[in-house]
Parts: sequence; structure tokens; C-alpha cells
Amino acid sequence: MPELPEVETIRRDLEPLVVGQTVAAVEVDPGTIDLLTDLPIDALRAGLVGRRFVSLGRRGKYLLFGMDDGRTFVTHLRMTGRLVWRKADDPAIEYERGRIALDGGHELRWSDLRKFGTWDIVDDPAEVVGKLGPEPLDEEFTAAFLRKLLAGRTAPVKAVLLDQRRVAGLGNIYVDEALYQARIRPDTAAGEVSRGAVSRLHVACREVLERGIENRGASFSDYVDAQGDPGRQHMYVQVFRRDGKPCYACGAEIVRSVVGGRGTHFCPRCQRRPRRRRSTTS
DNA sequence: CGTTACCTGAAA
DNA sequence: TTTCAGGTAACG
Repeated sequence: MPELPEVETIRRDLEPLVVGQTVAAVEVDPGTIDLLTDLPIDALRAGLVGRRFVSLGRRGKYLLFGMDDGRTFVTHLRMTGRLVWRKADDPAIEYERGRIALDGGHELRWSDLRKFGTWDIVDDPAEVVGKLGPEPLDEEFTAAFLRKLLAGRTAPVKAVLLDQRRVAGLGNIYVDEALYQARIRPDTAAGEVSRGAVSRLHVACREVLERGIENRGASFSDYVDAQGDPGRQHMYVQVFRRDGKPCYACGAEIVRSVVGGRGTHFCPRCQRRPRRRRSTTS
């Protein structure tokens, strides 16, 4: 569920809490451990217990816990994962599957209804995040970069934006919102997006993500921050899950379809496909 | 490339 | 009962 803004909110909340803390114990629900990680529980404990966290980073939708032995504890929340900071004697959170106890008396509580989330311990974070595309909020994500990314592709522009190897961190909510802001239909072939529309899309991607972070993420169903509280961004979305409701800009009914295998929401009036260029040859 | 599977619900 | 779900990996 969580996309870049949600993961970044958790990272910012947790960083001052976990950095400097040493892991005292690790517990994982036996019915979840094999889905959560390739590591046997003993290897997981051996990698974490006694380690002090020295940094908390994010790459795409991954959280990277740097440890004092130089290794990295990597988590991905996938669809329904939660990472919540609780006192050791607080009651279990909903769908709690694991706990990482810290020496200061708090615990990181891992909850995951669907059990898609992952834990890993690696020597080099590149083993996990090395194949991700650039961060959309970094300098290197320019309009020119996006133009090259889309050029010549027949896949829907939405599918390209969702591909984490091309650009890292956008998910279903923020892609629908960015394409609305850029006034591009999600099923437009990536290579057909005009130069001007690519420029709008570049700005829109960054703005929707920044707004998402400012509003501490979007809580449509499962997402909560590290304190267990929902974000606010869902109150400001323009199209996501607003099918059947009027477009705020033009009043037309927001439509739901399926693009790239994902539920997709757009305004059929504000978001246009490019005019089919009259083909001079053939 | 698109589709299916992973798992467990919530909602229509 | 059926469909849908903030994601990704493994299919064909």
C-alpha cells in the first residue's frame, strides 16, 4: 500500500527514535516467518540482536536500517505492511506479525494483513535496491530523463511510471494523481505523450509526491504512520477511487478502468489522449 | 508485453 | 458470491 510519501513519512518519524538504539530481541509469528523473509529465524536474530541502528534511509518504497556492523536491515511494506513504534508493554497492534525490541524499552511492531511484506539483511543495500530507477524527487529525475524513459514505448504511460526499475517510488495512487494533474490519459502509449505533456508530467510527479509527504501520506485503508496514525492526503486526491464522482475541475464523472493490470481513475474530459498524428507515409 | 499468483480480508 | 485491494515476482 505505501508509496514513496508514506514510506518517507515513516522514515522521518522513526529516524530519531531508532538511530542509536540497540536490538534486544526479535519475535516473528511462525505463520508469517517464511513469507516475510528467506532467512531462518535464527539467522534473522543473529543478524539483528545486539546490533545498533546507525541510520535510517529510504530508497523507492524500501526502508534501509543501517547497522553498526556495516550491514543493512531492509524492509518493504508491500500492500498492507505497517511499522509502528510502541512501548514494550503496549498491546499488540492489529494483524501484528513481528516485533523488534530495542534497549530503550520500545519496540518496532510489524503488522501485515496480507503477509506480502519483506525483511532482509544484506551486506550491501544494492543487493536489494540496485535495480531501482532514480528517485523522482532527486535532481537526476529531469524532464529530459522522463522524456527518454517514455520515448518509443508502446506500453501505457501509467505502466511505465509504475515500473520501479524506471523510476522508484510512484504507486497506484500517485500515478493516477500525477496523470490527472498533467491532463494525460493513463492508457496513452508512453511514446505518444507529447513533449509538452511530458513536461507537465515531470512537474506533476514531483508535486503530487511532495504534497503527499506534506500531508503525511494517504490512508485509504491500511496505511498508518510510525505512531499508528493515518495521513491526510486521501482527503485531497482528485481522482483516485473517486469514480462516479464529479471532476473538481470540469464536473464530468470520474471513470474507473484497468490499465497495466491496475485499477485506474481519470477524468475523461480533462485527460485527453494526444491527437493521432496524421500519418503521411503508409 | 499482459496476466497470474502470493494472502487475507472488506465491501459490493 | 464476487470483486477489489497503496506491490512485486514469476509466468507464457
